[in-house]
Amino acid sequence: MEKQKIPTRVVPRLSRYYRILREFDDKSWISSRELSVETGFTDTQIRRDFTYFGHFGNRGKGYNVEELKKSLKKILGLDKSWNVMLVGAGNLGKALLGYKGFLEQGFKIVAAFDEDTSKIEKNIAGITVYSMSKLVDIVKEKQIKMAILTVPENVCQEVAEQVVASGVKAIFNFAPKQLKLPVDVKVRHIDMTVEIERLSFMVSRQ
Amino acid sequence: MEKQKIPTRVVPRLSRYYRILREFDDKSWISSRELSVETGFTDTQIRRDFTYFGHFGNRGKGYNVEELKKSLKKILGLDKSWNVMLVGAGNLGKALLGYKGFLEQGFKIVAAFDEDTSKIEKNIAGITVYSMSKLVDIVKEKQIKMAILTVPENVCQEVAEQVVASGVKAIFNFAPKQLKLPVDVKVRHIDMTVEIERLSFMVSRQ
DNA sequence: CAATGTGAAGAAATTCACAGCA
DNA sequence: TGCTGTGAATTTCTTCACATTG
Repeated sequence: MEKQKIPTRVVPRLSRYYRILREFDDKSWISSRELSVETGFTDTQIRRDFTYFGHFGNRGKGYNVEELKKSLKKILGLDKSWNVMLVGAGNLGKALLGYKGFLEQGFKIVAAFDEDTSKIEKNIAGITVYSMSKLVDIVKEKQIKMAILTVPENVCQEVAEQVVASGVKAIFNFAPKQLKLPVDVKVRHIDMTVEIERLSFMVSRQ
Repeated sequence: MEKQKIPTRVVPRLSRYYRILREFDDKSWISSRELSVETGFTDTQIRRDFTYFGHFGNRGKGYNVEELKKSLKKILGLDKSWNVMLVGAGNLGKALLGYKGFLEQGFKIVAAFDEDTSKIEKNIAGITVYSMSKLVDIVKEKQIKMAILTVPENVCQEVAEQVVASGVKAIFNFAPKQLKLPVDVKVRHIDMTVEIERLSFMVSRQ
């Protein structure tokens, strides 16, 4: 059961269901139809998505909000908290240090790194900025398991390799560059240029 | 030809091809095989993607870098420049005002808006922050065609509606909330929480 | 030859249609 | 009856295999 292949697009939808459920504290039961209205996905798809992980529903009633929330939380790996580091304390990096959304889901940024000496040892949003040379030590010391990369494009491959060398196997990359890393390193890439260009494509075409 | 249905996943790939080509100024010709190495997509897929828009290649030679770049630029709607506004000059908003990647592709942020009076009439990265009440006038005056939304989740639907009421039909949303807008309004949504949760899922599972 | 371009096959994701259960 | 859960059908996307062309 743990090994079953999950269609890739299921996961972001789970994340969205989970968010909606957090807004539904007043209800005890919710049907796939109601979730459909909230999320814009079809009710069939929602039920299908759940079947990859088990049987969460009650026929005739729907899903118990609390239970479903707990199940999704577990599936998404949000039942434990993550120590995270941020590498690259530029504009975007600083903004993310202050972003509440991560912490709320258990992603705790415990250290930041930058090579600019003027930033080092300073605090941003309560998080200390360290020199890159301390990366390995601090990863170990603070048990860091995930890295957010907000470094310039021209150094991101190199920085990613340093991160991987420190033992971190999960990278959240904001640089507009595809990383080439060992297959066991998990990477998510937010590429703002790609996204704005998709928008531009949509508008230009219609 | 203009009306042919384009598979949704083709577009972000085009954007990636386009970026790679910009790094290949020294070469005059590039093959789908070479593009494949750079992008990680298969050569077949790359050729297939291009066929949706015409015949760009030369058998035996590959693609002319300059021509292909120009074609992709046109397809993605980057051959003209876009006047863009940013709504919500918080941490993330400020970071995006200073982001060079948008301007390079012709997305010019010409105004920012915020309801916090302490920010109004100030300059951030050379861009003036206006009161929300001026939105409609400035959209008209500056011919704004796209909006970047970096407002808190609890107001983003409302703000998005204001934006749409001003006549803007392209929205780039960073708030962790699905917008419900008329179908003719094009929306792209960057949802950082969804992305970090995908990462957490990947790591938790493997 | 060295590459593109593309029908046809195959795989993946979604939706239909309905059986099954509280 | 109201809803879930799921085989089967369908649609969408990707890859294979190869004909085609400079």
